[in-house]
Amino acid sequence: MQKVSLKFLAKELGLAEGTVSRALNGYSDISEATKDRVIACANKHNYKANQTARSLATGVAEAVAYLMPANTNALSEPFVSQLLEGLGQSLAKRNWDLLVVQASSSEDEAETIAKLSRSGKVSGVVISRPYKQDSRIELLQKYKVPFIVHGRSVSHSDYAWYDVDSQTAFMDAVDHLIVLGHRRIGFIGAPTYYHFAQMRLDGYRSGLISNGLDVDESLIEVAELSDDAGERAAVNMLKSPLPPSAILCATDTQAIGALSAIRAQGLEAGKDVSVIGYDGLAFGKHTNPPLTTMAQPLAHSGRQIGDMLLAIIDGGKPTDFQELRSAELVRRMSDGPFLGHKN
Amino acid sequence: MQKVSLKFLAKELGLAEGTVSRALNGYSDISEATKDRVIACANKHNYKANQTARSLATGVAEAVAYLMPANTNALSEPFVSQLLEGLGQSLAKRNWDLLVVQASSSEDEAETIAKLSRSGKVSGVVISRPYKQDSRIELLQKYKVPFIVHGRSVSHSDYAWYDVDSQTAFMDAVDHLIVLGHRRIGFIGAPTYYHFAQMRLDGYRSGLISNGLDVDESLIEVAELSDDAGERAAVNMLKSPLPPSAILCATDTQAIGALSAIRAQGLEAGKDVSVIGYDGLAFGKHTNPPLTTMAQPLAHSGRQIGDMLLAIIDGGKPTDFQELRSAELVRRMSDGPFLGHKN
DNA sequence: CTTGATTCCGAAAGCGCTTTCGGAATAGCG
DNA sequence: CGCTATTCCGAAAGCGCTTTCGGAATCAAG
Repeated sequence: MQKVSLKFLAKELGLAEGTVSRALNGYSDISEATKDRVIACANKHNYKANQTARSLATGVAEAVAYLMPANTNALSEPFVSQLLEGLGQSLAKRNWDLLVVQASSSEDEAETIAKLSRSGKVSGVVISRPYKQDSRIELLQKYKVPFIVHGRSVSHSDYAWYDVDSQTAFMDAVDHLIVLGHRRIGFIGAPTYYHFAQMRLDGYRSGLISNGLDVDESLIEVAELSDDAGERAAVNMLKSPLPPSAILCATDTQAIGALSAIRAQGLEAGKDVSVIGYDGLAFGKHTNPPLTTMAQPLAHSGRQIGDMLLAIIDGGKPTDFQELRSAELVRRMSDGPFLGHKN
Repeated sequence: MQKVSLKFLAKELGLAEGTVSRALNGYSDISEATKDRVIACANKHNYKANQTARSLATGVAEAVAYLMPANTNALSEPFVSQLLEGLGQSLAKRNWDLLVVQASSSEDEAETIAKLSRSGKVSGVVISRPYKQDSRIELLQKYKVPFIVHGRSVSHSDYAWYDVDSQTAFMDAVDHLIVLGHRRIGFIGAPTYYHFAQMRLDGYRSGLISNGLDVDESLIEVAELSDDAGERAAVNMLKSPLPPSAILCATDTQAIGALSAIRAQGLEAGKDVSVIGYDGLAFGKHTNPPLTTMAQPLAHSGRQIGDMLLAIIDGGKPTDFQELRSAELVRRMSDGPFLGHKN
């Protein structure tokens, strides 16, 4: 199996390397006849251009990087893999590649981005779950790397992003619970350095306020993005003197932890305590009880993000690519009407 | 922000490009003094070597590819992301990158591999869930690409692999159920072009036989790797005249589908019908009831696979890297003693 | 001092491809 | 038939880095 390079093809065909290259790349200054001849020969020898050399010569990497969120855990990862899959599909249309990079720490993240931008391995980057104030975004801007963020930071006017309006989603969720008769509604949030966490909390708050209710700070817990943390937070909330009759969770992962906590107290989610999550993860169908959730359009978001990034790499103005989708309530079994106070 | 290349550094330092390069790469024929000088200057200007050029010059890609399994679905993907994470960690030790590639169809898969091997973008490949007879493996061997497979095909003597002994795991699971008093044990398997599916089926069969039981083919269903398919299969099985008192499932994903089916029949999993899955996915803790499963050591398998692949790329003999781990029973609530026939 | 060994660095080739430029061959036109 | 316009291709430079090779400078030893 000898290596079949451009040089090899050129020799085989009696043409110059450059000619073969241009033929393969469809330049118009090559006659159809020789194009056909070249392509036939290339196929015959199963020629694949060396991407590395190609990248070096053209200066375009034909690949983009996805920066894995640092604190993932097994339960929240459907999120990551679905995104990855969509991204891959989008890139595949151009035959581009997807690099998945992880930064161990968050300082490391800066280093990683710096390297990524200089190393020439990728021509674009996507990041997820931005912080309120995200140094990664600043870095990416400084280095002038085309990028798109999945989510938004606080000041999100000058870059490209794709996000779901979770603030409105939480207002809707509150409305829904209030219609069901709930008045004491708890909230299990995420660390507010994540901007999405802040927005969801804000949504929760304005939901209450717009319904004429007060915000009871004792009904607000902050938890990490894991089922266990969600469970602990729910336990705390439930053992308070005046426990909520409904709990909103910033993520499905936390919500299923809350479900456990409720069961552990001998209560029944969906009857004694309503729980609503956010994300719309598929396994919510199988929790006990099945989890009611604000579902974001996860399915094609990866593809959408990929397409947007590509457009930016092609020279599109990043600010032209800001897309806000909305989430919708998927009612399963973990919410229900307020049935009076249990304790 | 001007581009800082080797040439730039060389000019800045009054040295030749080659000298700077060797200094940065720690060659011994450069004096410590100038090494320090060079490194200081590189840091000052935040120099990052262009990986593309480097790869082209050295001939090594400093990246490996993970070939995404074609038919993933949201529920089985924790599997993928955990693997990815481990792989990433392993590669990070060398500062290598991880390429995630997807092939849409399976013919496309061959094409993808061919391209991958010639394109020079990666110096190794990992694939998952091999078929009994896997053309990807043959291709990889033909092209002499270092690779490792996560799983095994039928003839797995001449390449590197990392697998979990699911055959034994299913024998153990059968033993466990028999100890619990079950005699009619059903099996929901996966399509047997997957070799793992065959091995699990074999394990189920020999488990029965070694316990002196007959294999009742009517108690064996084949389903795709999804919760819905698992549910359908379980429904079929349950409505048979002589339904099983316990069901073994080839994957956790199918098992949680089976759980749904059981509930839908008005039966209780763990009492009326025992269910045992395989994989040990984290969300099994949250199903209704929590899923008993044969857990594979998913946590660090990615890292292990990465390390093995790296060793092979370094020139290790692939056949020296074949590792078989074992799964272990994680009892949750979906299994229980045989309580007599319900119908 | 001279010689041979050492240390350290510069020069240059090359990795496999792309792309510009110019020139040979052909065609078009008067 | 001569001239310009076109078509098609070869030659060569270059992408940013690595690495071999040889030579200048330094050093030790005779």
